[in-house]
Amino acid sequence: MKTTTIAGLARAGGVGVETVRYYQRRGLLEQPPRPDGGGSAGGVRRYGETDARRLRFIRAAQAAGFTLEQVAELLALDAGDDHARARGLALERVAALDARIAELRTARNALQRLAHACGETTSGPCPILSAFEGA
Amino acid sequence: MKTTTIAGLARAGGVGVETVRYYQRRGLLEQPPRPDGGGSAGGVRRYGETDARRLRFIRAAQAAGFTLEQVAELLALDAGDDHARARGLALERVAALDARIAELRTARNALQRLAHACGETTSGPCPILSAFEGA
DNA sequence: CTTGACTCCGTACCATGGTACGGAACCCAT
DNA sequence: ATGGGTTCCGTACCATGGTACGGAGTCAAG
Repeated sequence: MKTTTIAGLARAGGVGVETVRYYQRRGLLEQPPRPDGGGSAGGVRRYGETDARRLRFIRAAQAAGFTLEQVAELLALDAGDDHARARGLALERVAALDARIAELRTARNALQRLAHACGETTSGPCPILSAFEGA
Repeated sequence: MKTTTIAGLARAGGVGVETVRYYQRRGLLEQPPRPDGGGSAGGVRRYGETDARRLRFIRAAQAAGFTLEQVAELLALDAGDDHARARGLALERVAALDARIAELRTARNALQRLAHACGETTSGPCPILSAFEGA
């Protein structure tokens, strides 16, 4: 099942090797054991689909505005069954996202108005500051 | 016209005094001259509505996803008449915002599904990772 | 059985956007 | 004119999320 090395995992997740290692240090991804048991020197760690899924999740949660610390909590929660806590976090974030989306839409429209205004006139200043006045 | 001190300006902009000073260091806000001219010691700087407008703009642009470095460029542009550049920056950011808004909406829906799923069942694990699968 | 690419690991460094600290000067009220 | 709250300024520190470095070990191909 564990077929690829850290570089493959990183590629699959669209991140760099160093980022994977950083997530491991943060406890977001686990380090599979190195092969060849008792000796002092070990081999190369191998990763599988479970690790890839986890990495994809981290990126998705991050894109949803969770901090890495919150992602860690979500991952811990995933194993357990504290539905109330999971639900709370999710709803909290839905509300935050709704607010953020509204904010970005306002900004987006202000910028579009600005771009339009800049296209109309060919001389004189572009009222950049004013474009945000009502935002 | 310059009626308030740095604390008043900060309050008007919803930021701390230290943040105003930070913006000044970054060149985003200007430092009005200290009163009483030639001497080695100066008085207290005073700020007016122009400064407050500028500060509000900085916060709005930041909320729109511009970095402070980009905000600096926008402020520089506001005085001049490089319409093409201003228009370019604005449109670029509109596109980025559209992409980001779509991303946040996807995440929002995934989270809402998750919250709903967690509310339905009262035992067993909440499939947190899976909730983001298709996201 | 060597060579070159990749891995492992600790530690250091980076960018962004602030926030805190401390001493001197200042201003206003009592 | 003395005290308390601001201001001014430089410098240091902080959190977040990485990114880079260097040396030793490992692995697969030729």
